[in-house]
Amino acid sequence: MTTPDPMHCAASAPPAPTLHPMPFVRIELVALSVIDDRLHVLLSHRKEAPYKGRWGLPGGVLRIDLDASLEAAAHRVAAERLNRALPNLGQVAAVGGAKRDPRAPWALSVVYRSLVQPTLDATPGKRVQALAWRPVDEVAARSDLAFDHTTLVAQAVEAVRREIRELRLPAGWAPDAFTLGELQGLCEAVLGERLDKVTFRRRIDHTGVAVAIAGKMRAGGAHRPAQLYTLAA
Amino acid sequence: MTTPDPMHCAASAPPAPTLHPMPFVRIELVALSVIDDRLHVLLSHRKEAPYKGRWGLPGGVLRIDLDASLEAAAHRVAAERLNRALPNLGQVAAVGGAKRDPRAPWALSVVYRSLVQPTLDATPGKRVQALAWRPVDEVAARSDLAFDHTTLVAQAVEAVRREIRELRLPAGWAPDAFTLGELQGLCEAVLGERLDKVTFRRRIDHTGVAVAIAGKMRAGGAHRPAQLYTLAA
DNA sequence: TCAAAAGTGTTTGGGTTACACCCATGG
DNA sequence: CCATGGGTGTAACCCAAACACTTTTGA
Repeated sequence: MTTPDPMHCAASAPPAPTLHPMPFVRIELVALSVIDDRLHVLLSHRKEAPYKGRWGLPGGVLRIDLDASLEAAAHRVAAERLNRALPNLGQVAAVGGAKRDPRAPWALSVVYRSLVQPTLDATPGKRVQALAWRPVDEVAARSDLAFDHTTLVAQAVEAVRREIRELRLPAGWAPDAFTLGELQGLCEAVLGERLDKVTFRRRIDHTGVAVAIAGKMRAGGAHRPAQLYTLAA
Repeated sequence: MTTPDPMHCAASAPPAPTLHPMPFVRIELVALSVIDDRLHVLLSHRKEAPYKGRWGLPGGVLRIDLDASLEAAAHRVAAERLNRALPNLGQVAAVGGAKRDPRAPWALSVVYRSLVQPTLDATPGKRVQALAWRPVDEVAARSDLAFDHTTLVAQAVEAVRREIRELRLPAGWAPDAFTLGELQGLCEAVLGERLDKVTFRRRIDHTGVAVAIAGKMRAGGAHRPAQLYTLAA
């Protein structure tokens, strides 16, 4: 915007010599969740070409008539495709190139990620045939997703792991009340590695990201009841 | 790309009912450099409205006919506007919204950053009237840049500081040979804070990011000559 | 009584900080 | 001689890792 470049790119506007064609812009969503102690990603089944029959990330076209910003667009796409809201949407990156999508001469995707509660589920929305959770390590190993979505998932997972490793726990990710053991299990599932119990507990109360709920305990299995915690801030 | 959405957005293609208008897509560059022991950002003077007479980031329109990818576009824009190549281009973020640029109904910018050598300079290129280096803290304090460029600079600076704090020194940033004192001065200028000498030296040879050039010393001022180092990897 | 998970204490070691001190050089 | 920056050594401190141990429950 620092130079007098030609402006508009509305497909409805008549082409003018000074107007440059603009890329096809989409939003892709990487919803991550811990299921059965493993990190999973939410995938959408493709019923049409290209990549018919393959799985890919749920996403949608940027609608400049509906979306006030990129983040607003991500929220709208989540509501339309998954019939649910995604909390803590964070931008991963923008990717763009001429060969990314055979349907368009040039495709640009802005990728958003979200860590969601293990319990909540999504249902197929507009233009979506089926949704399924798949383990991220399986996705990485087989890399059989549509388009470049395998690398997009990898980038999102990397970002989320950095977040969890630094104990920046997204609000609303953990349930309202949980034991430190449960929280540690969730973090271990996200990171894909074991954590030291003592260190984990010390870091929790040193940073204050979670605080004990006075008096509340969880008595469950054949073991000592555990203090319940809740996310602070 | 997981849904059968309408595709193309070429301004030269006739509009069809199913086609959505696409946003105006630009690349913005945040070139950072240490000058006189302070971190500076390269700004471009705006000779035309909007924001006529103000300073902003150098940038340019994404050209899907010329650019194979977003990163390629950033390199082309650097060459065109600054008459030089920018090393270590890294993506900061994508920002987009309806109110970002009064010239377009919806504007999307992908922001790239680069830490460049203190000595090298840029010259105004195509459609650029004047270029100037300004201290980043002054830019942050006055926030008088065009558009939302003040926040874009802040994001880029934050990313670069995280990089330097973790001693991930961009190749080509430091001169071919330097003393540890000089390197520490550069890092301090980027971070805007003083570093401990002992810690800095220990971290350098522990990580191995810089290695001594055997036998090479710099004899300069009224003090003991210093061992010369060069960036590894 | 035993298994299982909760919770606490101690030691060790890596890495940063802070401070002191010597080294080599030009003025 | 002395100011200046280069370079080394030491002690304190923080934090994480590893390990041992006690506690409390259900089976």
